[in-house]
Amino acid sequence: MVASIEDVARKAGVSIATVSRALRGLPDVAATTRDRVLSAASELNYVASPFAARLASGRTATIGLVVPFVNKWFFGEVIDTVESALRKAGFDLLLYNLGDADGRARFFELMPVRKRVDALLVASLVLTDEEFDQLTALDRPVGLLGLPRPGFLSSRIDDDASSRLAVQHLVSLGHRRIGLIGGDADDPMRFTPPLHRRDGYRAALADAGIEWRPELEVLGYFTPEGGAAAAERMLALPDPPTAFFAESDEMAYGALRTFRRSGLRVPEDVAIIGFDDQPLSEFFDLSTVHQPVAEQALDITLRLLATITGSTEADGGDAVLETEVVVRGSTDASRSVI
Amino acid sequence: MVASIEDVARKAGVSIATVSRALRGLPDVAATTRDRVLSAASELNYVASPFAARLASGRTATIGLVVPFVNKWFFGEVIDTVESALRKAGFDLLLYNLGDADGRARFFELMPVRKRVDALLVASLVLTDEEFDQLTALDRPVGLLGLPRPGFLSSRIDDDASSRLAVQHLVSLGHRRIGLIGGDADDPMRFTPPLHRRDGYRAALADAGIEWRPELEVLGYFTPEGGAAAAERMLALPDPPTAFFAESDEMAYGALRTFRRSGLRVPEDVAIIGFDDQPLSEFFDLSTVHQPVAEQALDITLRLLATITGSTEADGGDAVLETEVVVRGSTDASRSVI
DNA sequence: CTGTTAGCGCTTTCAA
DNA sequence: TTGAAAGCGCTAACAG
Repeated sequence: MVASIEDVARKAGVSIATVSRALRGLPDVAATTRDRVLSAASELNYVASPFAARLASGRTATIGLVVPFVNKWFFGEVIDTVESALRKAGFDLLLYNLGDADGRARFFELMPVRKRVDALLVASLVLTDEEFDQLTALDRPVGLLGLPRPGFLSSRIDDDASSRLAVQHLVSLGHRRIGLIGGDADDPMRFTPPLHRRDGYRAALADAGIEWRPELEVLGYFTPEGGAAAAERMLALPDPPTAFFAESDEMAYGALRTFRRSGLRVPEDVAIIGFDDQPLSEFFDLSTVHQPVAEQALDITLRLLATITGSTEADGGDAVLETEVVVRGSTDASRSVI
Repeated sequence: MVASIEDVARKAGVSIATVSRALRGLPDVAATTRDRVLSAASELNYVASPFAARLASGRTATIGLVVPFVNKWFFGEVIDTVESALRKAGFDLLLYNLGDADGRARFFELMPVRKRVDALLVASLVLTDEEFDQLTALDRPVGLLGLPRPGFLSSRIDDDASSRLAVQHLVSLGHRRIGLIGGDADDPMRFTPPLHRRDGYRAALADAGIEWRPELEVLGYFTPEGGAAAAERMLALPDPPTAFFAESDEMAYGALRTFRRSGLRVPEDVAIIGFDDQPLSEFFDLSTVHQPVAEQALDITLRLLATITGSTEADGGDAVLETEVVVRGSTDASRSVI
């Protein structure tokens, strides 16, 4: 059968306490003793039972990651990054996918992470005060991806300022009628981008002295289909936009199809800039705002780990990472690679 | 502080054993007792410590999911489906992302799932005999997604037959020079599709009495960039293909861009069919092979759960789910929606 | 139907 | 530097 700590102790001729110490690399174990334990353990192909260790120590060596969706590019990147950082640190990842409003409600009602994680990482959710209270009640460090909150660690970009730059790019090209293909800021799954990216759009218009027109803000629901429909609707206006800002690349892909169907040349007849810089975007020659997704995820994960392990000056607070407008052929013909 | 089973027992005026039984819904608990326990538990906001329960019972209520990548559409769907099925069944999901050849080697060397899962689900990996041995040594039920193996549960599609149908579709349209944009069957991360999809392609050619030409099989590495380059290379041949079969939709997206750049009309000048039927494909009017990803993932997850819980006739063995050729505008102009 | 009790396999004092 | 022993918070016989 599978070996227990007692088997190792017997084989090494020491007590189980010593085995425990040696295997965890604690100090105050004689080098020779440690070697004896290590080789006994490896001969027996021993690994400690994580559950026994967790029960005894009170540490779970597990971090919960809460995402609203898993099969969107952004969250795929996040999961990928967090998983590998945790693995490297010897931590397990417990994934919670909210999926929809029901799943979200259930999560915050039951708090299934209770008693099973050392810390929690919440990605891109605009939380209500009640939800924040639930998180606080966990009495565990909580990291936030995408928005700051006093008392929580966070890592994010400045969606507002970044969107502003994107729209300013369009303005600098001479565009005055600029449509917004947005997310729903009031969606029950409320996640962070829609709110601030819309604000940035409006601010950029104001900066440029361009009148804000409500009919130039259409929901695209963060899907290509939605983006296509939104573009279609705005192109049908008597005075259609000459340029679009899409709050996500995926919506921009949809808009691009609409342009193609309408026989419009990009960027001559209509320009578009997205947000995210997904890999596919370079490919579709889409101008966009590059955001460092893996970097954000890694930053918050490492700081969360530092907080847990109480390592030197755990760097609390809010980190804001840089974004960059990436100009490609969808706004600037001279950059076109198609 | 956070309540333990003893607090609940005291409050309900029963023993901890009774609390345990009542909370887990075991039979042989008087209804009134159960109610008393339940309300005591909810008043104290009690949840059992999973680690204590796992240590005592030997069951981990956790399933490990091993994927080669997380940020590809297919695996996103898989993770999504498995997570929600497990959550519903009260199980935790422990995610292992291999990432690259090193990660794969490390996983199979250390077997970090040992002592922490009741069962393992391995997605889309072509495993070596040694790797299978490692899995067997776990002495836990193992489910395979994408390939069968005696002694393991599996759920999959028939990649070979499905690819054959895809290529037959091209043949039925009159194409005789058909290029294959494939994955690398010898890639160190070897995952299942490349092997069998190529076989299907070759079989379809043979069926149709079309001579197999090695220069019409080019690697696209399962990326859009790769697909674009592969298409480019074949179009440069003296006698270029009039149609392509891409082993994944993503590679087909790349090829479509190559066609557009080359000024070729689709499907008049060149036709293409992909594989997977990702959501974006309907959108790009790409003919493809639809495969039921969520269904496969759900099927294997439920059967694995049934095996663990020893529920009635756990349905072992290999399940092969249906695929379907979806004809869109990239092969048949009459279906075009663009 | 309920309570008592002996673990589950570790970690962590405390002494030596 | 090491060992003995007391838990960690549950589950699972077993007895009643």
